[in-house]
Amino acid sequence: MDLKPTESELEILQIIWKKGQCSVRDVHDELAKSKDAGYTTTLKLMQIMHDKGLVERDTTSKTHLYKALITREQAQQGALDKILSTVFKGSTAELVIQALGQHRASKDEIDAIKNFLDQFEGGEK
Amino acid sequence: MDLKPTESELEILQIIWKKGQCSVRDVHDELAKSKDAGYTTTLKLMQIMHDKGLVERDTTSKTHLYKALITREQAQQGALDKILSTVFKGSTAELVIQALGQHRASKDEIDAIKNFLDQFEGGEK
DNA sequence: TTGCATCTACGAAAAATGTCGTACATATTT
DNA sequence: AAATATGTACGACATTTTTCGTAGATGCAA
Repeated sequence: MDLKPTESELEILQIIWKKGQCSVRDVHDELAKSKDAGYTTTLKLMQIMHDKGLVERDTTSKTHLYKALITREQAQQGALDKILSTVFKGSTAELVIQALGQHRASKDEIDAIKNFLDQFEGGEK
Repeated sequence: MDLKPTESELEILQIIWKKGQCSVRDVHDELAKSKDAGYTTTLKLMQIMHDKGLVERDTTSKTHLYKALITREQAQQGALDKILSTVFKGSTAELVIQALGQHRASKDEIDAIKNFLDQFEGGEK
């Protein structure tokens, strides 16, 4: 099992994660807002995702319903691991600082992160 | 100008960033430690990178010397932007927390991040 | 200067991804 | 029931990315 979604598959997963469960039509309509590909393209992609084991589907009715078999967290972790090794020399701290530096986080976000840091500071080392 | 390196190009850029300036041979030898591709493959890739404007090269001597034209920071930012939009719903805080949660940062790293946060907390909102 | 190692150039194939058309089945509407 | 709309299946093609072989130039050692 590969478990590493491609770029397009990730776009589709995003929609499935948001809606929880959806038909090809659901996904395609949502996708159409930002992209411009045919319906059968989306269908085919979702079939491939099914072959790969990224999604499961309920085929009892004519319109099949898809659910994600990979969680958003898993995909997030995979994406982080990849860029950590390819551009951040494995340094989490560098990644975090770079992320915070550019994308002006709001005060709330900053506080959330601080709390998070405090929370497991005592834990080790 | 595209400025968005592919996966393989990123592997090569990493090496160039580390060494500062290198020949195809330099890159290929380093690459060979983790990968298994022919010399001309590396050469071709680097030539393509040159066409794309990702690197510049000095061709005065027989062995050409390559330098990066894109900084590691730029590539980092590009990578972050991409995964922010594809898997993190645009939430920097979520990204940071996920990054810190998994990869046990050391106390020093945590402190570095805290300092960083403090430093620009006063600045806005 | 002959032979060998090392280099670049570059076309072409392989592999991975993304796109679409067509065929055909099943609903829904009139 | 016929026409229309909507759905799946799937082969084939397009594009992008990666890999490699071959040719020819240049440097170097015997």
